Amino acid sequence: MTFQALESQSTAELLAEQIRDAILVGKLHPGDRLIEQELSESFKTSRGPIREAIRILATEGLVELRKNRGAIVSAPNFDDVLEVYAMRMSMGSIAVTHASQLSLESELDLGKVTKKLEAMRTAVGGNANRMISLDLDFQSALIALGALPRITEMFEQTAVDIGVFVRFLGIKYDDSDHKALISRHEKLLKAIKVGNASQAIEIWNGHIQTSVREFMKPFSEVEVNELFERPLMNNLFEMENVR
Amino acid sequence: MTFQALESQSTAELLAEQIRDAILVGKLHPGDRLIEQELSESFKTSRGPIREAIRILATEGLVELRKNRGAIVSAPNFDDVLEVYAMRMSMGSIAVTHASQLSLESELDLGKVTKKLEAMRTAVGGNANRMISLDLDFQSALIALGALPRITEMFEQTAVDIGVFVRFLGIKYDDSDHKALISRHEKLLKAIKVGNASQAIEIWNGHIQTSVREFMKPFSEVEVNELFERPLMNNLFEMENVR
DNA sequence: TACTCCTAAATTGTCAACAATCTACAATTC
DNA sequence: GAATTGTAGATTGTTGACAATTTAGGAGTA
Repeated sequence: MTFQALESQSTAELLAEQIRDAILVGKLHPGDRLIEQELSESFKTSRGPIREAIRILATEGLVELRKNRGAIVSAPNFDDVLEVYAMRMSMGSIAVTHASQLSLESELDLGKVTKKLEAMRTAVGGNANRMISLDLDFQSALIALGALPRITEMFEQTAVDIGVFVRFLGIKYDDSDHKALISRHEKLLKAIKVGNASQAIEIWNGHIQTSVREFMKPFSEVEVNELFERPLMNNLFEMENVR
Repeated sequence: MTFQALESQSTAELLAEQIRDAILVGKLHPGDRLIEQELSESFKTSRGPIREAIRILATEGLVELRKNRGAIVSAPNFDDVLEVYAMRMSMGSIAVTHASQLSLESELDLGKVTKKLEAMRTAVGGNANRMISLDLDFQSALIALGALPRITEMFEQTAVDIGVFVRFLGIKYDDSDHKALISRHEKLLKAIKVGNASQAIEIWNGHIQTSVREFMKPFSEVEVNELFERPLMNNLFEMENVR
């Protein structure tokens, strides 16, 4: 029998995780300063690893680094939402296409992604935020099927972005139809399985558009109108369905 | 009159630049180890900034980081080429679309991108590698027109990737028709200027496809055939034109 | 008051020493 | 001889001290 090689994370990654969570959970607010000394005292470590953790968060865009002046938690805005969803749409199209083709050539391991979908089924009707989180997990697993390392990683990054939006823009997926969501996912998986790339893309793009629509629900008409006046929206998302 | 705030790079960034160049120029080869002590001695600095520089290069994918075992210069492969070009194609489509729309709304500043194009005109008929580099510059400036920070940054990253490919896969743009290249770029800029997004996308995608084709020229038929058997290629690039 | 200049405190940047971990190779066992 | 174990050297990880820089606030000036 063989064991799976365990590779532990570095201290810096562990620290970055903690700080990231603190931001995502709202313990740290946009504009807050991250002071190395302070953090090193509360984490009971030296400044070195803390520094490294802050750099990690900086490349993720969660904090802004100003030379000689430390790091501050950065603030997202509406434009970012549109850009991130646009990226998820097109990176997803590539990954889903690739996965469809891989499925035709060799057998594709749908184990992980099926598991995520199962988790979503179990959560139907429950907490909305939990469903968002599970949906993001499902999507990540789906995109990983494409086995394209850069795209997979970039997609993972946009999931962090969405976490930020959910927290700081007050975005919610309330009232979304969980069952419809899941049945769409099932169709998507099926399309990939039989190698129907164009159908898979269609479903994928539809899902992203629905996500954007759900995101926008809680906002006042004025805000939404302003948002949909932005150039990106016109082209990538079906604005007429939303208003 | 106002001066532009000059923001000097941090030591770590400076060091990363030096090491990056060393890799891109072939002084460091894939598999080579980056030993902090060694580097700190030759750069006459301590290990701290060197460490930071290595982490920067790691996020760029130029080196691979192994916990407690240091960093090694990473080796690219053909799959990476396809993925990177696929990303450039679709991120470019978004940026170019956005730029077209921005052009209709407000006036778009084409100054920088025009300048890059001018530089390409001057270089026509000269060194092929220089033309690659200028073309990459032009493309970056073009994508920056979209004013989408994440996409712009990601695109910049793929330019580094291509630098790696050029160096380590022996890829060349020899024999490419520089004049045709430039006239295509002119058409693309015009399309953006008049807000014709779909035409701009078409030209953009065509350019990426041509780039891939040029990339592949130096390789033996066997290699190219093998390459074009890979799933990604079938769908995203017009393989029948290439063989 | 509004402005500049100056100084002290806070904070980041850098460094060299020490601790922890890994690698390569010799010693040991079967 | 092959496989395993032990060990020294090399290398990364961490730390606390010091240097450089920025920030905030007060004194001085008009």
